[in-house]
Amino acid sequence: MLIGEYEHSLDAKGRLIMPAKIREDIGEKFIVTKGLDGCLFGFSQNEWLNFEEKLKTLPLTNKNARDFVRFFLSGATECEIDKQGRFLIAGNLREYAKMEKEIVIIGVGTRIEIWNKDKWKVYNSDENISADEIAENMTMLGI
Amino acid sequence: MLIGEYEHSLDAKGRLIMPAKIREDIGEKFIVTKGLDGCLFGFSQNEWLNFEEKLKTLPLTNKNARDFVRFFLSGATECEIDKQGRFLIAGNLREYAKMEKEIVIIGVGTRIEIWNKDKWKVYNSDENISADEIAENMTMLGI
DNA sequence: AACAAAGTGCTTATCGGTGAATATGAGCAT
DNA sequence: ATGCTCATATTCACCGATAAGCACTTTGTT
Repeated sequence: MLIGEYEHSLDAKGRLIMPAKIREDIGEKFIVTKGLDGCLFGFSQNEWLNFEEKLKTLPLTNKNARDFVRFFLSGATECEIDKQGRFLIAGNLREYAKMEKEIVIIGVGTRIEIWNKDKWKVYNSDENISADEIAENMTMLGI
Repeated sequence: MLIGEYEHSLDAKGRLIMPAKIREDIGEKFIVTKGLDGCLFGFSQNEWLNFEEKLKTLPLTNKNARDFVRFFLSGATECEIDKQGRFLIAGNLREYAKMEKEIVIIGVGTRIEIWNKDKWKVYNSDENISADEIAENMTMLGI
């Protein structure tokens, strides 16, 4: 189970340290693709297969579904962690997620998310997410 | 059953003594997450697994669900109690809960809560109406 | 062929986490 | 009250993870 929040920085070539605590779980090779809310998603190989399976079940007759599938599959790249614990994020993905220098990586159960630090802060600010809303959502979601 | 109120202090590296009376109940390894009202929650591994199972079932396509999962999982860290009875609180959680030096740990039945001492005092002096709501929500979570 | 751009790999310095040793204090028994 | 034991507080030293800089390789372009 991937959990936690980690701050790191891109080097001049667009490489990023994979937090030590996540490295074992996600594996040496993993998949990075465009994510929702302006971040990138990262899946271990197993979780990626799961995810692909889910995408396959979507009805291709539905335009929304086709768009959804294209979005995730076209953005996907395989990444490999080097001897120093870093991996390269493809140029188009860096651009999509507005990656500059300061990056936040979070673990979200079955995947990781890679955020521009400023965007992550804004996303987490009180106007967007408050603990009270979270508490309300808990009931709405029927948990 | 976790009960009681204990005052302790963070050391220079952000470590905290786990009160002796709680240590047996919560186990050597446990989970700390962002809590409500500016405190941190601590769960034994069993309690946490329950919670994880429920989070896994939430749909990726629903924004509320994403927010909710991100809040709890990105805010979660596994902590281990060392030979001297201390555990490290992750930097982002210390920041979230405004941890400085003086800390209060309370037992709340199935979880512990970790408070900045000053905030705990303020919280206790207020008649805090939302406490009932929170309690209700937590019940529905089955935590 | 020469060059630029992108990717890969190495080296060093620094910082945070970890463990050990010691000090302080509270509670208990004699 | 005195001394003992256990829990907590404080300090220091070490080690591994990360940041940053630089050099080399590969690829593609002119």
